[in-house]
Amino acid sequence: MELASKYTPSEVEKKWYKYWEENKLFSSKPDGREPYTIVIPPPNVTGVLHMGHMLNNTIQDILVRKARLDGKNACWVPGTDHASIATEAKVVNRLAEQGIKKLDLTREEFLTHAWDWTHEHGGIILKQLRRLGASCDWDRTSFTMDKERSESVIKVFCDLFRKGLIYRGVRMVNWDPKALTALSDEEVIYKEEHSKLYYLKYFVEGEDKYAVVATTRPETIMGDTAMCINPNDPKNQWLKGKKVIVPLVGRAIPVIEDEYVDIEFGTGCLKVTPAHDVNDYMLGDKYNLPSIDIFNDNGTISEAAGMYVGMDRFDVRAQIEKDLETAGLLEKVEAYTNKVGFSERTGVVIEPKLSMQWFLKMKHFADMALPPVMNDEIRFYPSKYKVTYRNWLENIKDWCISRQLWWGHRIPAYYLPEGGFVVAETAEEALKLAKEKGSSVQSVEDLKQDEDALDTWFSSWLWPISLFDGINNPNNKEIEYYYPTTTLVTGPDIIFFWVARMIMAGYEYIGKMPFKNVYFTGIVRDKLGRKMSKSLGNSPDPLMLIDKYGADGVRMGMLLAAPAGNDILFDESLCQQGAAFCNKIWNAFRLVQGWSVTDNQEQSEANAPTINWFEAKLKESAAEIEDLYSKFRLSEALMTAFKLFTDEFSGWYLEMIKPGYQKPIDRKTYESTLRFFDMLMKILHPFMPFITEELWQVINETNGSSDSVPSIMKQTLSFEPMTEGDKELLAKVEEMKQIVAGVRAIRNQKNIAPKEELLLEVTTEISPVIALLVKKMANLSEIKLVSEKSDGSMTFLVGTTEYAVPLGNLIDVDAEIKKMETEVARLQGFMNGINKKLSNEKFVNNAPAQVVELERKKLSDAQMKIEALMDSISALKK
RNA sequence: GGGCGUUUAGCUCAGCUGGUUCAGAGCAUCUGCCUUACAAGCAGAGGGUCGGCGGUUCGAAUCCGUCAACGCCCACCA
Repeated sequence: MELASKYTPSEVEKKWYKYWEENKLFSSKPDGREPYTIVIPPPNVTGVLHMGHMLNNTIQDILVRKARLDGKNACWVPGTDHASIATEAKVVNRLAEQGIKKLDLTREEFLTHAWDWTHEHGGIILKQLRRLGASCDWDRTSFTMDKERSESVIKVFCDLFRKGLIYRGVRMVNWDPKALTALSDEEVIYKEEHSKLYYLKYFVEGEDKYAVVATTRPETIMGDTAMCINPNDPKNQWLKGKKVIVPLVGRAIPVIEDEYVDIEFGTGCLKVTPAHDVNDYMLGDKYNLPSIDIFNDNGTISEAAGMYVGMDRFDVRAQIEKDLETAGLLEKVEAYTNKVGFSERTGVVIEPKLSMQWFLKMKHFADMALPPVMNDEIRFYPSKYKVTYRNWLENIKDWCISRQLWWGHRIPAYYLPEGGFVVAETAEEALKLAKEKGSSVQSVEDLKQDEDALDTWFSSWLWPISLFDGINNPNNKEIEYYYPTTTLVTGPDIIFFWVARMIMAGYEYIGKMPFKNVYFTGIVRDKLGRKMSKSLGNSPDPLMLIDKYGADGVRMGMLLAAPAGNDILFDESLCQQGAAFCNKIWNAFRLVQGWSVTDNQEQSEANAPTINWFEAKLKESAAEIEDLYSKFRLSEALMTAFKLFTDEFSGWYLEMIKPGYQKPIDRKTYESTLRFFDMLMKILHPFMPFITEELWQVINETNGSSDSVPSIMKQTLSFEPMTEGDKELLAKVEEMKQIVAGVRAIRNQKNIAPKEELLLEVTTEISPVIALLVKKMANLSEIKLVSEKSDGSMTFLVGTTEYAVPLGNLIDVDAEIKKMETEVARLQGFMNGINKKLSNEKFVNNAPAQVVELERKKLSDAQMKIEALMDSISALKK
C-alpha cells in the first residue's frame, strides 16, 4: 500500500469511528474481567461542546482506552442532564419570541414545549463527542429525566422523607427574580460591586432629634420593622427604649438592642428588614418582629410596601434617593464597595426572600461522607481538594431542594383538601396514604400535587447509582459489577454541588463509595490566563479545531497544556504540535513500509543488539508511563510516549537499522521493527486513538490475523520488567549516542556536510557493537584505535575517554586550545569545590559513606579529564 | 475576615522522604542543513543567583521562619 507523504486525519477519523461504533467496540457487559467504570459528568442536554468538555472528555477517553489495553472491562457511560433552570430559561425565551408567556400556559402545555425543545436540541453534544473519539458505550446513553432516572429520584425523595430527613419550612432563601425560583447557596455567586452607602435620617418619635442609619439598600425601608443598636454603644445610649420614624414611610418602629450590631460601622444604627436580609431575619426571629415583604416574586414592589408599587427594585432605589433628598431625610451618600449575590444561572441580583421550601437535612450525610475522603479510601487528585471538601462538610447547612420550576422532577407531595399533605411515589399511593390518615379524599383528583420541581442536583447525586438502576432494582447484576465506579473526572467548581453529594448518596443507598478516584481537571483558559467565555470571544470552536488539526492533534494539544491540578492555558499552536506529531508517526511508518524485505540476507551484526536495546527502551518507557498513569499525570505520560517515539524510535532506532539506499532489510530485523511499531501504537493509542488504529490495521493486515473484526481496541499490552542486562545495554547505547553527538557537534562547528565521511580516533578500545553503530550514525569511514591521536584534530570527551577527529589544517588551533583551557579551568574549579568538601571533617564524618565515595569518584574523574585535556593542549601547541 | 495554593529558562511546567556534575523537559529563539520517511523535518547551540531576606544542616530548588506578588475557595458585616 502506497501512503501519502502527509497524514490527513479527516477521512481516517470518520472511517474508524464508524467501524468502532458499528462493531460495538465500546460496548461493555459484566463478565469475569476486572471492571473499569467511568460515568460521564452529564452535560446539559441542550448544550454544545466547549473547550471544558474537550478537556474533560479527552481525559476520560484516555483512561478508558488505557483500561482496555490493560485487559480490563472498560465501561464509559454517557448521558445528559436536564439542567432545570438553564433549560427552562431557554424554553421560556423561545416561547417569548413566539409571543407566548409561560404564565398563560398550563404546566402540561409548557412541558410539551420543553420536551420538544429537548428532542430538537438534545444530544447534539453527544454527537459532537464522537468527533473527539470518545469511546462511550452509547447503548447506555441516559438522561437525568428518563424513566429509570426519574423513578429513582422520586423513590429517593420519598425514602428520605420517610426517614425524616426531608422537611418543609419557611426559610430565607436566595430568590432569583428572573427565573422566579429559589436557589441553593451554592448557586449564588458573590461579586464585588461599586455601590453607594446611603445615610438616612430616622427621626425619634415626638422629638426633633434623629438617628442616622447607613444602608446600601434604601428601597427596603418600606419593610423596616425595627432599628437596632448595640447596647454597649455609648454614642447611641440616648436611643434606648425610643421609637423612630421610618423616613418617607412615616411608620414608627421600635429601637431594639443587640450585640450583633457593629459599633464601628456607619453610625452604629442598623435598620432591620426581616423580610429582605438574612441577618435581619435572624434578628426578627429573635425579637419577634413583624415582617413586611415588600417585593413581588419578580423583583417589583408589592402592595404591602404601600408606595412605589409595581416599580422595579433598582428603579425604586434611584427614585427613593431623589425623594429622600427632596424630603431632607438623606444626610449623605458615600461611595461603597460591597459583595452582591448573583444568580449563577440567570445572572440577576439575588433577592433574599422568605418562602416555603423543601429542605434536606445534611448533618447525617456529612458525617458519612467525610471520613472516606479524609482517609483516602476515595482518592482526590490533586489531594489539596480534600481540605476544601472538609471545610464544606464541617460547616454544612441544610440543602434547599425545591425549585419553583416546571422542568424537572416534580415533588411527590400531595396536599389534602382539609390541610396537610402526604408524600408518595404515585398519586394512587398518595390517595391510599391519605385515606389511611383519615382524610376525606375520595379520588386522586381531590389531591393537589406540589407545584415545585426538585433541584437538578437532586437527580445528579444519584447518577453513578441510577445509571445502573441501583435505586429501583438494588443488587442487580450491573450495579454489583460496575459499582463502585473507578474514576470520576470533573472540575473542582462542582465539588460541592456534585462530588460531595454523590458520595453521600453512595453511602446512603449502596453503602459504598460511588468512585475510587476523583480527578479534578483545571479550568481551560486562553494563553493570557483569561477564562474562556462566550462574552470574551476567546474560546475556539472545538469542532473547527478538529477539522483543522484532527481529533488526535487536538487531543494532544489539550493534554500538553494540562498538567494535573493546574489550569489549562490553551493555545491553538499546541494542536499544531499534536498534528505535527501525527505526521511524524505517519512518516515513520511510511519508511518502514517502504523497505523491501529479503530472506537471503543475514541479519547485520549491529541489528541484533539494536533490537535488544530498543526492547529494553520500550520496557523502560512503558514502566515510566505506567507509573505516571497511576498518579494521573497524563500530560507527562504523553510526553514520555512522545519522546519515546520521536527521539528513541525515529531518531535513533530507525536510523540505526535503516538499510542503505535501495538495499533490502533482513526479515528478522524487519519483523522486530513491525513488532515495535505495533507496541508503540498501543502505547500511544489512548492519547491518539485514530492514527494508531489506522496504522495498527495495516500492520495487522501484514501479520495476516484471522480476527473478523480486528481492532487495536481489542488488544492488550504488557511488558516484562527490566533486567540487569537491559540496564547495561541502555547505558551502553547512551554512551554511543554521546560519541555520535560529539562527532556531529564537530561537523556543525566546522560546517562539514553529513555525507562527508570522517575518521574517528580513539585511544582506548571501545566495544565492537558500539563502534559499528557509531560508524553508521556519525557517518565515519573508520574508527581507529591509536596510541597517539593525530596532530590537527578536534577532540571531545565521553566519560573519561577521549575521541579525536583529525581535520588537518581545517582546525583553528588557537580557538581549540582556548576552548580546552576554559574547560580545564572549569574542571579545576569543580575539583576545588569537591576538595573543600572532602577536607571538611564534618562532611566526611556525617555524610553517608556512599555520598563520600561518590565525591571521591567525581574527583578522580575530573582529574583524568584534565590530564586528557592537558595532553591535547600540548599536542596542539607542538 | 478565614483557609488553600502558586512563584524554577522567553512561555508552560517537572524536580518524590535534603546528597548521582542537579539545575531539567517540551515549546519558543539562534546557527547550519531541501541528507532518497517526515522542512509539520534533521543536526547543533545559547538561555535560569530556583520570588526576597533570615535560619537549620557537613550539604538546601528541596526543611523551618518571615516578607512580597499573584491566583482560588469559603464567610451574614448593614
